[in-house]
This record gives sequence, structure tokens and C-alpha cells, in this order.
Amino acid sequence: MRRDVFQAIADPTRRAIIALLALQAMTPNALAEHFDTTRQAVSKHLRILTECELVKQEHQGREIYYQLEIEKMKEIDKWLEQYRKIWETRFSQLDDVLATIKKQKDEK
Amino acid sequence: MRRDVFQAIADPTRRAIIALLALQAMTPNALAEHFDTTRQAVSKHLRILTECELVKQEHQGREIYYQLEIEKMKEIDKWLEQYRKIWETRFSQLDDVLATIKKQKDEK
DNA sequence: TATAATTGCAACCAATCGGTTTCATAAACT
DNA sequence: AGTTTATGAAACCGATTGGTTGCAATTATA
Repeated sequence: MRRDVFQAIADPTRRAIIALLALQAMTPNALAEHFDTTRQAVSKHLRILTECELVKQEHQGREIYYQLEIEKMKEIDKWLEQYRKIWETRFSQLDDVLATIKKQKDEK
Repeated sequence: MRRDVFQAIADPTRRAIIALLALQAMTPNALAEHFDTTRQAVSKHLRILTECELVKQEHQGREIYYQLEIEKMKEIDKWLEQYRKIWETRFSQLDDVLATIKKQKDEK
């Protein structure tokens, strides 16, 4: 059962769960109230999120609070980093172009 | 056929294609040489990447050069933004803790 | 013009996905 | 002790996925 972060965030329901857990830790039941599916379906999503360590459990009596492991999100950020470099370079190149145009204008 | 960026980057082969296209525009044939699959499989991946506008085609004779639409990657960055805020806040809180510890030490 | 090269598309296939219903287990009430 | 509550796990199901092979269309080359 290979689980990685990218596969985990591919599903919109799981992204919504992540968004909710970013605000506060929640139980599966509480989470399920926000969706149009059964509690069991949410539970399966939580299993996937747990497997790739995007969330962790905190047992409290018979309830289980799921909380977001924000650190794991950095993995996506790290992957994006290489591409961010590219678009930032392109942006600064555009800056150069604009600066040149302005300069030419001023020199008129 | 709903395609979104998150579903597109879920597949490791597609992420590899994105990485290759970040370096230079390439034809499906050239891309396929980097993978252990058929050219048609790569073609299907390119179709998905095209549908969600992560790559665009540039026809050149009978060849088609695929090039990365880096702008679209920002969509992921934008989504990450909300979580980046959280981990940066936590980091600065850690900074505070460390600063306090240092202060207490210095005051000894 | 015939042939080779580059590509996308359709049909098919096994595996996986996201969902459901049903059941088992453990903790908290009455 | 018996019942309710909170949860995960298993079995099942239709849809989707990522792959294949085979074919058609277009462009370049002999």
C-alpha cells in the first residue's frame, strides 16, 4: 500500500478534511458532519491521510482526535521549490524587460 | 472529464514528465525514452497534463513539442499558501520560545 | 509516389479508488 | 449488567486509472 502525499491530496474530500483539521483537531464523527458521505467513507480517507503521515491520531477515551501534521505539508512545498525558482526567474526577467522599456521611454 | 492539477501531479510518472519538461520542451517520443513504458502511455499522461493546462503543445512539422506551463504550478502554490502561514507562525512561536530560553540563560 | 516516422485515439484489461452496508470492538452511560 | 456511542475493518460494487496492443492520420524522406 504505497501512500504518498501527492496521491493523498489528489482527492477533493481529503483536501477538505485537511482544511478542516488545519483549524482544529476533530473526531471522525465531527468531520463526517461536514460531508455528504458516510462516517465510514471519511474514516477511510483518514486512514489514507494517516498512512502518509499527513494527520496523526490522539486518543481521548473512546474518541479519536485527528490532527494535521503540518510538517508533512512542507514536503509538497519542497517539491514546488524547484518550480518556484523557475517562475521567479521568469518574473524577474519580465521585470528587466519592463525596466528597459521604461528606460527607453525616459530617454526619449 | 474533470481534470485538476492535484489529480495530475498525483502520478509519479507525470511528476517526472513535469520535471523533464521544466528543463526543456520535448516531444512524446523523446519523453518516452526516459520511461519504462510505451510511447502511448506517455501520450496519455500528456493528454491529462494538457487537459488541466499544465503543459501546452507547440506543433513543429510532424513533431509536437510539449512545454511546461509553469504558471499553472502556481495554483498548487496558492493552495499551499494557507498552510505555509500556519507552519511559519509555529516556527516564529518556536523562535519566541528559543529567545526566551536564551534570555533566561543570559540573566543567570 | 511509395515508405518511414511521429503522433493521437479506440478498445481492451487488471488493479485501484471512493463509496456503501454490515459487523466487531472498546468506552461511556443508565 | 445492559445499552448507547465512537470507531475501524471487511466485503462488496461500479467507476476510474494506468497500462497495453492495434490502427488511422499526417508529415517527411527515398
